Amino acid sequence: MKKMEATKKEEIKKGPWKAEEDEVLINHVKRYGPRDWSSIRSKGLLQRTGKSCRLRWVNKLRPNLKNGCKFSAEEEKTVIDLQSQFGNKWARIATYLPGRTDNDVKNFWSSRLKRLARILHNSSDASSSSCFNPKPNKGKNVKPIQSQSFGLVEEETRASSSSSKILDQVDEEALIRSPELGIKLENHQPFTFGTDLDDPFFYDILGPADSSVPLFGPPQPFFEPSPAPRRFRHVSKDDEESDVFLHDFPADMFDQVDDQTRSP
DNA sequence: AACGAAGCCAACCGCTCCACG
DNA sequence: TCGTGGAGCGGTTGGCTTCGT
Repeated sequence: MKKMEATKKEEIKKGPWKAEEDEVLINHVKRYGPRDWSSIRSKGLLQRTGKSCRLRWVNKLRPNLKNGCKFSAEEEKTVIDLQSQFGNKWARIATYLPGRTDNDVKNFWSSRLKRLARILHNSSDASSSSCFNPKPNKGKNVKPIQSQSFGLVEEETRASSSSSKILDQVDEEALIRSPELGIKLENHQPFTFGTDLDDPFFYDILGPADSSVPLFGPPQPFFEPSPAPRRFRHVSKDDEESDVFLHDFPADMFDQVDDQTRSP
């Protein structure tokens, strides 16, 4: 019996998907729709777990995905705005970005955080006046950041486990030197923009890496969110803002951001 | 040209939620 | 009402690519 289970386990395939597997998966979805993932394996169509199949479909095979396409400035700003609203609710944020998956958003965000951590680290290593004149990153042409951002980043990076891991690499002194933002944030709360939208370098860090397009356009989602994922359709104790999210959004959600962007 | 650092992305893992028997 | 399996989500990891020295 154990041997059988072991054999069964061995049959589960992992790693990169082949074109043939994709084809099988696509055919299955064509026939049955994007559900019954586990039946794909039970029918012997693929030696992949249902979970794996679903992930592959959602992230790569789904129609209208913007695969291999960089985040536009507008998309990036949307992510930043929505992250400030919802925190690390990537699936929710992704509903505002057609063609983007939660994985995309997540990768985008963690990428930015990493970069930020590195910048902070480097700036703290730099000479005493430091934050305001961080040395250019070795090799990479990184613009200086103003110290306002540090406070923001400190709070934000503490808000999630992965972020705090990144923060471990950051010289605490650099953070201590940062002026208070005057925004009280608690753990696991999304950060608010505070004064940081005034920071001309803000989007250089959390925003586009290479975009020259101004980011301060109309601060609203550029389309309606897709239907809320199943998970968001019910109201749970810790998700009660879902209703607010679904019904009150997006009429005034960006007022704060708007004000920030308009102020000199 | 070689090397290392950083960026990017696909995929896996563990956990939670929900539907259903 | 409770247990279970499937689905979905967020976090993490590892490999490949790009870029600068």
